[in-house]
Amino acid sequence: MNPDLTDPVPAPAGKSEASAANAVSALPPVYAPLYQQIKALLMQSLQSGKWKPGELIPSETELAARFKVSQGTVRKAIDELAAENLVVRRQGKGTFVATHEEEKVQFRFLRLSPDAGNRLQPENRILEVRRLRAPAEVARLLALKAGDAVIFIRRLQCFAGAPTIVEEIWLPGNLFKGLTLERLAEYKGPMYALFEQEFGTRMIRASEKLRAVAAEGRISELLQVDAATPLLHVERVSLTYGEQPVELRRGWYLTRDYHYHNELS
Amino acid sequence: MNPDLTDPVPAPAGKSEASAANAVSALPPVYAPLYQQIKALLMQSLQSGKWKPGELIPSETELAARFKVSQGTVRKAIDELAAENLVVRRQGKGTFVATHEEEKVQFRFLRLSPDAGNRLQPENRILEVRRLRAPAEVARLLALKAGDAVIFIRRLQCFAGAPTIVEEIWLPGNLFKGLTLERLAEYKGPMYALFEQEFGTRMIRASEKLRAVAAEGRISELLQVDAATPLLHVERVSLTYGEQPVELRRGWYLTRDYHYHNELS
DNA sequence: AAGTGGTCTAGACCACTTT
DNA sequence: AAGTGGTCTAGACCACTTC
Repeated sequence: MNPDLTDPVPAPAGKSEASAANAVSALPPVYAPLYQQIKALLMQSLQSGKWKPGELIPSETELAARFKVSQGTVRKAIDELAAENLVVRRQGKGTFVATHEEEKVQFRFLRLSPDAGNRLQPENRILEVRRLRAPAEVARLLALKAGDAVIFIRRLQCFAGAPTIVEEIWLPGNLFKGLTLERLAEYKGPMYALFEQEFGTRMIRASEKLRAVAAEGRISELLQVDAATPLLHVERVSLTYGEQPVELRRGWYLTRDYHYHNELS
Repeated sequence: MNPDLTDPVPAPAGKSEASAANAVSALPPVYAPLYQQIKALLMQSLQSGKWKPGELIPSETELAARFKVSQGTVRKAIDELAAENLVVRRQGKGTFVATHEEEKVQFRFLRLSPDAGNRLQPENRILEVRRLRAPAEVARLLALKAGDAVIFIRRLQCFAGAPTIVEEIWLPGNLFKGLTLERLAEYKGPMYALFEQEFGTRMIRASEKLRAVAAEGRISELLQVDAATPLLHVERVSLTYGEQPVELRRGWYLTRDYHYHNELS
């Protein structure tokens, strides 16, 4: 209602935190636009778990009243959250916290497609789940200290019965207490859905490094290919709110009949 | 000014074409929102070359007057064009047609980064430019007929003096008449900048398929590696306005000291 | 000072979903 | 009918750039 920016954000509580949180936004700060402050407040509710994946968040009019701003301002804040895939708008129904349950979301993070034919659901085989101390490199990528507790998972994915992907996954131990091989093996659906539902950790973004490597040792055995077969190696670091790394995943992809698909724009 | 949607678009000319062009947007069409119709009109001006890469387009107020709608509606249309990287907004200056000259743009399409150290400008060596008849597979990917004229380019890119990428590029002959090895070799800057400046063909989007392959024959010679060295193979189809393919590029990347970087969100 | 994009408001109406 | 997000308007003021 009042765009007076000498008063950072005319919201019920946590006003100064709001503009502080916005200091993330790089520029010569002072005061961020109202809609960015509101976006930061909404993001806090997402991050804190106050609004959980799949849940309905308050309506635009409700939020506008709560923050004492116009609906258009709330709308712009939510627009950006939707553009970042943190929430999903549904006309007539409301705005929902995004979740890894949705099919569309799954294929944003599973980039392997068959050269011919339709996409198949992979069959997962969990080979190993262990608790370890983080090696130096793993610790660095997960922003932990070397020796901190981590969970190590090795799994094999098959498409149409053919072994295609071996993955080694490293998780911060403190975030995933109680994760067992049994729990992983019995869970149907994407692993990230399990993480957000059972452990309250939602992956929202990831950064990957791809290279070509030669198959060797256990990897070639699991994929049932000769040593030295070219494999696509993918190292992924997944992040949750606040750029916090929550998963390191190293995958070896057999790309004889499949390819990694990427859109540039 | 008048949101009466029984009259598809209250714009000076080409009204019906606008809503026809919008039929692209999938849904149970009938009438697209005003801002989408305006977006389509603006896109026509981009596609036709009326507004060229790097040029200033008319201001929001000017366009609002021209189309007889409010500034907010034009604004939303331009917002979407900016989100698709077709135009670039500059506060205080105006809105410009996007160009491949800008540094930021270049790294959207050159994904190879060094494992350590800073990004280097590649040194290009054009090995070969020929006019050929399109093989069946090339024709299919470029939406041509087999046997149509195409231009074939082979080049080698070196980083820090080390041969790193071999690329074979196929272009529709009718769009790139007069493209010679000399012209390519002497041009400084990204190839896509040459294409848009000299041939009026602007690449706006691309689709890539990645896989791991073994080096062989001429490729291994050019990269100075043993046969069977794992290489990252990248097949890219580049599109211009209207989803029209304008380039097929097949690259072999030596990823010993470099990786292909990708952000998932 | 004038022009551009960027933010914000207040209110209207539309399209869709649920009750 | 009521509530939600989606579109559109008209006007105000701000931040930045240029003249």
